[in-house]
Amino acid sequence: MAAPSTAAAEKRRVILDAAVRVFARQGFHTSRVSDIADQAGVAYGLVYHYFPSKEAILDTLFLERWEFMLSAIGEADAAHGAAREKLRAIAAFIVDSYRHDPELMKVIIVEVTRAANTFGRTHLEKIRDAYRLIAEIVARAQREGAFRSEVTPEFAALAFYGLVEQVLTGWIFDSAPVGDDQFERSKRMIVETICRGLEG
Amino acid sequence: MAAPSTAAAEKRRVILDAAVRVFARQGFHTSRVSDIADQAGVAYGLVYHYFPSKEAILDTLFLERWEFMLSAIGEADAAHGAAREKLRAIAAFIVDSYRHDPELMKVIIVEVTRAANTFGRTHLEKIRDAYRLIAEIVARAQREGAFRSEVTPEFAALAFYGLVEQVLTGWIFDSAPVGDDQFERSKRMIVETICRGLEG
Amino acid sequence: MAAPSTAAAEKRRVILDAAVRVFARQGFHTSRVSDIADQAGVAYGLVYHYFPSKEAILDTLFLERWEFMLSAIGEADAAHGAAREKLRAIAAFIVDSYRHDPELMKVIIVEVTRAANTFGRTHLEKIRDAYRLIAEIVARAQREGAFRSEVTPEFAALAFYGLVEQVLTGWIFDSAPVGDDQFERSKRMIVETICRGLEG
Amino acid sequence: MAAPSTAAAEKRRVILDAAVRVFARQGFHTSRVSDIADQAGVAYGLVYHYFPSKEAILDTLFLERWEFMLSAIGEADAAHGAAREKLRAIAAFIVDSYRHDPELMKVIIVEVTRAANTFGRTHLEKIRDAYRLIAEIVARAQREGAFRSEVTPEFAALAFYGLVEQVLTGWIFDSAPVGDDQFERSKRMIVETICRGLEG
DNA sequence: CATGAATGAGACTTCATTCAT
DNA sequence: TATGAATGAAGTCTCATTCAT
Repeated sequence: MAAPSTAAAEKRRVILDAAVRVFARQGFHTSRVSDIADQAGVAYGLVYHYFPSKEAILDTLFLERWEFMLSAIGEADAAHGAAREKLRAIAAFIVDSYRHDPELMKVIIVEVTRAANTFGRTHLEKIRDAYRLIAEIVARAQREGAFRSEVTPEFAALAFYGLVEQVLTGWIFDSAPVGDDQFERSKRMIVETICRGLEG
Repeated sequence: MAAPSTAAAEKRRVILDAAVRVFARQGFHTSRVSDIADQAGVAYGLVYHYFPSKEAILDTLFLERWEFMLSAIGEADAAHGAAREKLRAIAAFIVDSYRHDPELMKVIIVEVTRAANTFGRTHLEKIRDAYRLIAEIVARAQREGAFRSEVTPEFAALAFYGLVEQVLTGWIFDSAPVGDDQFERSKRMIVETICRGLEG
Repeated sequence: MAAPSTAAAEKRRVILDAAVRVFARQGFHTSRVSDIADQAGVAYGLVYHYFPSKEAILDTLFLERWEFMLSAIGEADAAHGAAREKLRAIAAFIVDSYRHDPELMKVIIVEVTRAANTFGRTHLEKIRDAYRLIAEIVARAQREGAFRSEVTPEFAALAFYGLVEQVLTGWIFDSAPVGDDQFERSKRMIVETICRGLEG
Repeated sequence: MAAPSTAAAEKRRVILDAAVRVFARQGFHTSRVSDIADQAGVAYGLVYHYFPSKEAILDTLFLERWEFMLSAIGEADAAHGAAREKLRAIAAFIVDSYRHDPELMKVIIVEVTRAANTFGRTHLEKIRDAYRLIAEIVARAQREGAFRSEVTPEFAALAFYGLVEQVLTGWIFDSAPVGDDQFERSKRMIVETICRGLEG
């Protein structure tokens, strides 16, 4: 297949971007394809020229973003020595992702999880990939003695990702906008809480 | 109006119970009211005799259960002295809730908690009530010196609830059934991770 | 068939009366049987104990009232000598009927006409009976020279009844309540207009 | 937005026209949207492509036609000198409207005019506009001495419109078709009755 | 007579998807 | 590519009527 022309690729992007706004505002199920077309400023049928279905748009959004995150996790793993630093870099990446495009993250977190229940389980494996990478970081840290072994790596990954997601969920459902300082404090606190615990 | 007769109240419960199974299996949006009626073994219209809408059924399920959880948190707070024990009791309650009726918990978590923005803001306040109760437990523990103060109580509540929810989410989307020992180990590990951290 | 007991007959009346209020307020099609039962203060199913269907209630209301009107027309015919007086008595009867129970007249006029279109033509014959009685009055007056013969009796009946109905319709759709003097003036003006015309 | 293309506008008209036939045959409440679609020979959903609801179709039919009638009344007023001629022209217009499309007039009269309370008050004002125009014609004739002043203009308008509507209603519910001569005779008799009265 | 739970056919409306232009 | 008219399956909710008590 030839590479799509730039113009075509851009139209596709415009539609994806519009879908993010619409899904974030109304939720996937309540969003109509016509809402996406309107938001994108393109004709109704054009959406179907670029995507086979409404669900495929959500899939694309998720997969694009998740691949990006998986490589970010990989890079965080490679770039830092200490496990704590690695986790900090991952948390920072996700928080900054939210800061950069909160609507996209809202869609990824809120809509995909529900979709995983409603539709197929396609994305579950991808999500587990992220868990596995994090768990591996923890496992290595345990072998090196940096982390203790009472908590299994898999469980640690749950705790880490669960906290990050919960922080984002809080922002997502908050009515008030989030200040820049909160983003930075949150990054620090995520790592602090996960690594040292409440009893410290 | 007098209290509903036992027979009527039972029918209502049959419908609620059927809704749990159906919502858990298909997701709220993909569930048809007729599916619920079929599952309950009642006529279509009877569902609307007891509930004004499909959404009202989900609301009822959530509110019933969440009210129950709020009192469980209150009891856990009252029954134990150490914050760690309180958190353990709460974690145990939620895990046991899942053990007792995983489908109900699946519906609560996947269809309501994680989708609170789609519905009115009504449930959001209820959800925040739980966070507040947990945060208060942490705050008191901090004042008493049992917990350190680097992590804010609100953040600690996020971390605790986030971990518990993530554990349940993992089970929800697992293909393999969860063994009894896993439930017990998880209760322990949740508290261990939250209180002592990965670095221990 | 034995005469219904007084108590039963009264319940039936209560339901009929409630139906008048409800039909007048909401229109026949928009009225639910439960609305009638509520308004009557009786249980849902009791309506079906006294009437075989919702439509039968409307039928009963119409027939009761229309029989009454037919005899009133007959009496007016018998009681007066001059055709003008007869018409005056009929107009007075209808206007007073409205004064006495405007909601009932609203139902008779507005809902029955539409029902005649939607459902069967059962009532059309009854309505024509009234026309015929009026036409006969006119015909006799023409033979006696009191009325001129350029206008056919049938057409005269249309004009007379059309005007009376239009006056009532005006009141029905008016937002403002109608004063007693308006009733009396209308009676006079109806006869004046029909008998002498606009050119006088 | 540009004016709708001819093809689209035609489809819209096909649907409106089909709705007239269906509403006339079955009455508004008993007509299903699918009946309209079938009659129009279009797919179910296309009806909703052009109209937001079933009621909106009826509204459109009424407003289109009533606007037309209001201008016809205005023209009749302008074109003739004598009030009698003006009323004759108006009666002729309405009778000819019926002759030209009896089903449309049936819908306007039976489903809208006589049921104006069921719908919002929107149409009521439009209907009153017609009354007002006719009343003005009468008022002017009274000032000029052509009509006597015993009957108020408003009442005269009621009488005139009431007679016309009653004539049409008679035809609407007649089983026998109406002959051309009846239309002409009716036009004459309407004016004769209204202007000169029964006593003449 | 009286109650109101139970039934289920039906109607409106929505909207993903297709297709002719 | 691009448009938006056209399609029709599907789903929610209503409500007249029945029936067991």
